[in-house]
Amino acid sequence: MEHVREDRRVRKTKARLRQALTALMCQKDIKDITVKEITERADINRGTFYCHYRDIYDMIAQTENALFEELEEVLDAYTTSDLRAGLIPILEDIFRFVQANADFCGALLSSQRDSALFQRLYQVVYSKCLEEWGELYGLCRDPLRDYYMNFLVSGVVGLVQVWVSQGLQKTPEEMAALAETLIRSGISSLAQPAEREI
Amino acid sequence: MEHVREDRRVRKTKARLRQALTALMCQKDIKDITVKEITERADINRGTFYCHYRDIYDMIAQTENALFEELEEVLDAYTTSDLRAGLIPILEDIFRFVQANADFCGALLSSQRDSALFQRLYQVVYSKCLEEWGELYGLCRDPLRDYYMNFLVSGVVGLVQVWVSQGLQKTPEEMAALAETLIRSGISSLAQPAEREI
DNA sequence: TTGAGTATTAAACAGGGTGTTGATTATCTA
DNA sequence: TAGATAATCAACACCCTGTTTAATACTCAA
Repeated sequence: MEHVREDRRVRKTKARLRQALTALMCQKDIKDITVKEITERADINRGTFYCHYRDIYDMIAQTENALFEELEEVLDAYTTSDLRAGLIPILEDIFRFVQANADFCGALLSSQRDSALFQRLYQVVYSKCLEEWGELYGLCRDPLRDYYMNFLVSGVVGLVQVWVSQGLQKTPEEMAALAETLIRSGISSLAQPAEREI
Repeated sequence: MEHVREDRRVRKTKARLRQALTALMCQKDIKDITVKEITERADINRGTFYCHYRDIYDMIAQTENALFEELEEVLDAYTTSDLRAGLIPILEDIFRFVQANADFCGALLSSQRDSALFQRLYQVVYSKCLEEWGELYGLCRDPLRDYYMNFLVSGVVGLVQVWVSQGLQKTPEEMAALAETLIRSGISSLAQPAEREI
């Protein structure tokens, strides 16, 4: 899975394109952004764009992929017993990730939902964070499991969105604590958490 | 606010266009759908499309507007004391609305988030349903109010999404009860609900 | 430092969707 | 039925797309 480091020219080109795209995304809807616009703003030949990306949506997808690879690398470090100990640390890492990539994430998350970014974030929160944790609370065999989980995951993603749209006013640590409280008290009334068993 | 009933020809044309769009949305992403495709499938002259809509996104927006006007009409009937009595009835109406418009909503909600539909649904759940209700629980002056509310509203919208994507297996009544449980037990640990006051 | 490999450029191309127009025909409503 | 309105058809210029060519510039490893 080790990537060969890209040619310096490629890195430079992609960086400029990404910068141009991010700027344009703040101004207008993705559907109204053209390849021509991006390359002109980035001062890159239009043909070069097609050497790297099939179209704009492919470019966004690839940029997202690169970001999420980083995130997943971090989150994969968490073991089951880490999760058993509490959600705070892993939630903190997620909020820190959004903060660190605020330029790109912000453009996608703040105003428009029209990208796979939400789904990706959703997927990560689900599979890396809540799925296994939910099993600890005996939700795995519940027929309504999908509904519970979706409620909670959507809630967390929604939390990320307010946070971003309000300019990251709180720290990742505060956000993580908030999310954990909301999740736990939501779950706790449905399935008795371990510490409440007598 | 009374609308003059549209010409029968217009109604027929719009209905066919909407039908064609809905079918295409099930097959491919909105960004890949062209006006040409829609009008060919609907067997309507392409020029006629532009008599009614500026572009595809305008068409979707207008269709959504019409739907949400209906919904809001229903939900506006609820008074504060109705809400005080419980969220179940109003939540039932929301789930019934999605069910009744499953063709169009389904195409938008199931696979892709790239439309304003989510935001609209979000807005409705928020302003018509949870905002006032949250005030009853003393959340109005809480500085973290926006975060709590966003968590809950996103959770409900997420619940709608699983429901749609699983083919509306549950009844609107079951879904409403589920949503109410998740909301209430989430809120109850943050702010003491009235009935718990001694 | 050199040389082979690779990326970027510029220009041009066909192709296709867009949005608009004007004249004609069909349909509706009062 | 008559006047109004909508839909049709054909044609138009426009712009973006995606691809290709040869020439040029850059990179990295030997």
